[in-house]
Amino acid sequence: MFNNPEVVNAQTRELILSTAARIGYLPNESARTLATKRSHMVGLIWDTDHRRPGWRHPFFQEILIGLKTALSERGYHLLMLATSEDGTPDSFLRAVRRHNLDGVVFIDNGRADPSLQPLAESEVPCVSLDRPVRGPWTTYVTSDNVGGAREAVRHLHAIGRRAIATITGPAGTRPGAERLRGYLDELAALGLAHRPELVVEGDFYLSGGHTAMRALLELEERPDAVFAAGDEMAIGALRAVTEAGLKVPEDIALVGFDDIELAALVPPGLTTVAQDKAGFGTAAAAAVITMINEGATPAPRILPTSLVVRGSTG
Amino acid sequence: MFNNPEVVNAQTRELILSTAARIGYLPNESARTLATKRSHMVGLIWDTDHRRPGWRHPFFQEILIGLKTALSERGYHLLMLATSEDGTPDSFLRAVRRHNLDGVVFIDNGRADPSLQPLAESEVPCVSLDRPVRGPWTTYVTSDNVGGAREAVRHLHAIGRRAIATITGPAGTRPGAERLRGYLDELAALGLAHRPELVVEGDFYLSGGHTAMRALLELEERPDAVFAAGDEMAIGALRAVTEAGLKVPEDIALVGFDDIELAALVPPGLTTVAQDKAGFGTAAAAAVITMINEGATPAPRILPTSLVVRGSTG
DNA sequence: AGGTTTCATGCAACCGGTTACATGAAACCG
DNA sequence: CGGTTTCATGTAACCGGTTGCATGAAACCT
Repeated sequence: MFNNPEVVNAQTRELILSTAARIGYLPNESARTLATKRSHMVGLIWDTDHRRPGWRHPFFQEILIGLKTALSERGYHLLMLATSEDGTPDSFLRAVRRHNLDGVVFIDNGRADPSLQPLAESEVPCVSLDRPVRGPWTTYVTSDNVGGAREAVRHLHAIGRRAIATITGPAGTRPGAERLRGYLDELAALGLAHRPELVVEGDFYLSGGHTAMRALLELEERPDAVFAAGDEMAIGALRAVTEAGLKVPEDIALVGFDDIELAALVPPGLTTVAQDKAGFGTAAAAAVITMINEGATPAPRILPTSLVVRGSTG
Repeated sequence: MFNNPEVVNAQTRELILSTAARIGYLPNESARTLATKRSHMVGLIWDTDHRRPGWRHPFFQEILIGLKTALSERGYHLLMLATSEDGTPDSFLRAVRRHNLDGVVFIDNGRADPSLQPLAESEVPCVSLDRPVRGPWTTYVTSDNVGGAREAVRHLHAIGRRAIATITGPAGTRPGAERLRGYLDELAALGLAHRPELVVEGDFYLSGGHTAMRALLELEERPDAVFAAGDEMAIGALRAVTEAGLKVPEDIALVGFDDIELAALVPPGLTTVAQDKAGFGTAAAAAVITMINEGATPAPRILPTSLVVRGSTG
């Protein structure tokens, strides 16, 4: 009755529903789940290593809100899965099976986590963020890292800079690699020479950006612009430039990536490639629900980025 | 058997467990929940108004990790409850009943939210953060806002400041009111006169701090120190001081509250009253589990704060 | 040894839904 | 009008655990 309302005639249905409301009837989700093997719950795996302080994705909250809102509009709830105490690699898969979760979303730090593999290889619909995962029922959502990086470099070129350096993400992270690719592609497209000494590896954090910038400033022919593959690194770089007695953007123009809250707040304002944070959540929700309901694996979703120009590029 | 292992003898138990592991037996949580009416899940209500961008509690992630970790150690999972589409005031309560949730934690913005009232008045164990809630099975976790504020003022006095102003939280928020109380109490304890014009209301955000500071700078006898009831406001105030051509800490010493990540990053470093973020999560978890298992309502938990001294107070 | 108590084990009902199937009434056919 | 098809409604089994009770064996008593 509550699943196929059309099988009973309208008048009877009306009576039932009004009575149900009157006496406060509430369907029991556990009974429904037990009978149908569908829980209308999606698992969220985040921070797989609970000993570490958790990956400080700077806009986790916004992703989470988007995800939660989009799921709830379709009648799904979000269950946060904890790493189980035993630490066996299939602990997530077991938790999913025990709870009859209909699908899973994972947010890791952009590196492959072995404890997710059993899940990915199972029949459980999985959506990962920022990184493809190998498995029959998996897809992922990511930003257009290559395109965003290209736009950043193009912007620096457009304001007259020619010695454009980059501070990359750590080797082995997917977003880091893609943003580097975009940097190189755009240099080539603009006809600028690729100077290997202008590519310095960072760690996505403030200190890594600071260190990398100092290295760049010590070059004989120092750059007049830097594209940092993350805002925190860009802010670290900004500090290093200031400490060296140079000015942003006069001496060095700076572009970051992410558009974290701080980017707008740090003087003189950080130009950056904004990611669609809420879009991550809604796209992930849409993908997992498609898998659940249609039984088809949607193609990876590449979200567009947008350049936000602030004081650090004039 | 899986609930009372001691009722069968050790050898048999061993056999069962090993066989269970071998054939990959997994207990079905829905069946268990249906039979026992206990789901081993705790609901999380956060961001009750899903039309707004969500309350940007600056350390939501840390609270969440603490909560999730502490709950999972006791065998509980966290279900994020979405505001239901119908918007009726008892929608949360209905969701809790449908899922047989064992308890609920809510993180709101420090103001009473009417949609939480039916839940609070029910038999469901509820723990709220930063704010007491009226109901038979409710308790709360908060920081020692009064004590923290007093320590901040005492510190400013200790470094020689005597004209100590405060930028408060918005009227009507509990933490805001308590921090103001601490400010006033400590002034009295130190024998400093309370000058009403040195108390300016803010909004917990950057812009409010900025505006409030400008008002303070226009006073005839301007303060030589400011205690802001939140770090974001303190940073806004810092900016206003700098813009006015004055120096922190030489002309104005500044203390904030919260210890958000940014506090350490903004030059010259913000002295602030640090809250125990992870402690919020673990304390909330402990409280809700006590209510569930012991059937007793624990007393409100007041977490100690600690003063972190940085450049803004010399 | 016969009768009673103690305890382990097996069995069946139950939790609250879903679903496949049986039943019976109404609508249709020649 | 008898026989078949169509459709609505009622019934019972099932999902996979938990729990209270009945059963029967072992241990105890006089």
